Amino acid sequence: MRVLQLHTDWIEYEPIKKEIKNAEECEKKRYRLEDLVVLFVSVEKGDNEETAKRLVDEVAAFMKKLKANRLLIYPYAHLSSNLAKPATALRVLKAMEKHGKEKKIETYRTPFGWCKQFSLAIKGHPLAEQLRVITAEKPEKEKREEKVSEALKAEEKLRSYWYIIEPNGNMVPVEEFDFSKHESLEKLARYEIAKSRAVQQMPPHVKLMRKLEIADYEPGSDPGNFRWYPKGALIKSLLEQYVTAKVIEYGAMEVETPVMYDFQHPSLAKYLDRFPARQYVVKSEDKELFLRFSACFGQFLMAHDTQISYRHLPMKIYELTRYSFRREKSGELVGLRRLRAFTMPDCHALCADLQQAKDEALRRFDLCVEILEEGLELVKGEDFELAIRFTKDFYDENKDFVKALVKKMGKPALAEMWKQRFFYFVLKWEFNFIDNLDKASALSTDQIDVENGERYGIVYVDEKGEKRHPLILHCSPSGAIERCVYAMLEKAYRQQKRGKPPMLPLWLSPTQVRIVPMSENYLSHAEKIASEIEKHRIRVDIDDRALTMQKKVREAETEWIPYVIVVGKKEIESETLPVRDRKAGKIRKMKLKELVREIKDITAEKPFKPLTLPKHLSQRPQFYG
RNA sequence: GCCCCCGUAGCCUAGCCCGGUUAAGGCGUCAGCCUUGUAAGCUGAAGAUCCCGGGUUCGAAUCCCGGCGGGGGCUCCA
Repeated sequence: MRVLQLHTDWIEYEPIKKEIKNAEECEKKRYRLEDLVVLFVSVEKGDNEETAKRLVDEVAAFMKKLKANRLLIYPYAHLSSNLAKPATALRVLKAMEKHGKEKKIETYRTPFGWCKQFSLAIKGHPLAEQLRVITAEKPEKEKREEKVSEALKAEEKLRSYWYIIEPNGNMVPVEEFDFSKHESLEKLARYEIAKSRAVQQMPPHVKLMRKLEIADYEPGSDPGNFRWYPKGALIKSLLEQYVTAKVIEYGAMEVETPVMYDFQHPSLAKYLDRFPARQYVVKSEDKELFLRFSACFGQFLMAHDTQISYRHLPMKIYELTRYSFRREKSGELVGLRRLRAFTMPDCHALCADLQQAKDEALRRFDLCVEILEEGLELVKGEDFELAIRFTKDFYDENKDFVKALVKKMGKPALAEMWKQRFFYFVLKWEFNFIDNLDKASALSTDQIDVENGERYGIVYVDEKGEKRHPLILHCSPSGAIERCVYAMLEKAYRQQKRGKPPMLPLWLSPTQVRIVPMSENYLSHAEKIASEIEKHRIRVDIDDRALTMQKKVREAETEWIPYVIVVGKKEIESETLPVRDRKAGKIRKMKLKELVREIKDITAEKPFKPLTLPKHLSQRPQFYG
């Protein structure tokens, strides 16, 4: 039971609305009490009449000192995340009230189960505000001492120390940092450290992913396994091609490995013991298999069987995992932000030693920035922030490397330091996207792994002919592809809130140019223009439906189409076209050639896929809404 | 996993608290009219296992229990 105890001059409250079905009956009016102690009470699991009594005894003793004799018990769920069931809570609250009255205290209680409005005035003295926590276990103190040692050890290892590292390498404790010019970094820090959020709202991208016919829940599958509509499949596929091309350009060897692995395989069994509950399990004849949660297994098993010389290092292997599976707890799944089946580009680099690993990591850092900035059109320091996590030992010996990362970022970064190594890596960094609910989620990430080379028996032969285990870098240059879509949608929503038109990058827009004929009389002219544009590998479609031009323009706008061209009488007679430019927010008179040139310039060096929907809107089914 | 909230045509919503004729409206779809100059033209039609299962009741979209799905919070995040 958690209780906020406030000594007040007065409190006023008014029941507004029932929040639960079995709420108590009461009169909806304004109540006022003066000169009293208010107890905001969260009844937690395990609490009972006994706890209630003990708490009231404590409070009564305190009130005696204050010479107060009026008490209000106010059910208040927000103090705890481990609440008792409503029926139990009500019973406990009633017990408190009864016991208070028995102690000759003038005791009141506000109705349970209501959304109430209240205002109060707290007395100014030092004892006026107090928190009380009472648990059901009786021999509190003895128990605590004997049990804690195990847990304490783990906690000491996991205890995090938070800092901000500035581009010049300065490291300041997070509470001393001036965040005034670093709003999104502050959000990241607050999210990572305090995890305090109060918003009760669906994330904006969930609505958008459906409205734009990108992706949707698939009730016929397991939660977190999505269906992708044609437009979404196109976007996703383009992103996959783009990231893959970038990683190959960086020098990785693309491979493909199985999605399921044998629990009994010696290299895997030990590793998995640490994470028993989070995989999908597949039974096949006498075997039990788990679905991979990254490309690590397949690639490490492959590397185990590979003849590697120091000359080959750093050796880069890449796979676009479609899919990786993590059976995240159901309460964790949120739209495209966190899924149970997701597509993750995963690039490992086997490195001879720490120096090589650090050099390589810096190269990959650049790759990651490029993908987010040029590919997804996200802005460093605004849409995403750098977080670096490392052990104290690693930091002490490799300060220059950590500084180099922050310097590359060019913005202050959040740092988390552990006294001891608990995970298999000594350092990891991520780019965290901050969404409209101020939540952070990792996109690009890289880690320096010091354990798995040995665990998987991966060896290379060094200059002296001796066998050695490599260090392994684990990098997802973009993060999960689905999460990239989430980030772009959240960003678009943010743009809209700021009065700018929401858009996807041009190279990812399913329709890049839409032709709207004024009436069917101009359809053939529209066809001509469309096929001319199409020749240049630009996705174009034609709204040939029997609707008014205004309506068709409106729909093109709600579909976020970057360029819309209305074709009528004038366009047959003239060379210039009125191009409705979404980004510019105006109609630009352009020659067809100029428009094509502009689009080709903007989308240069990005992959292209033709439209995967019927070119004519009249031929197109509606997948959502 | 735990706590809270939600689930009504393809979509969005009303009705539910306080049980009672054919479950209401908008968007979309279909048919027809209109042939349009840059963000919603007009008329009509079709379209609902009221998430699923059980219970209470003469009677359940409505009340109760269980499940499934979604959202939020907590915890966790290789």
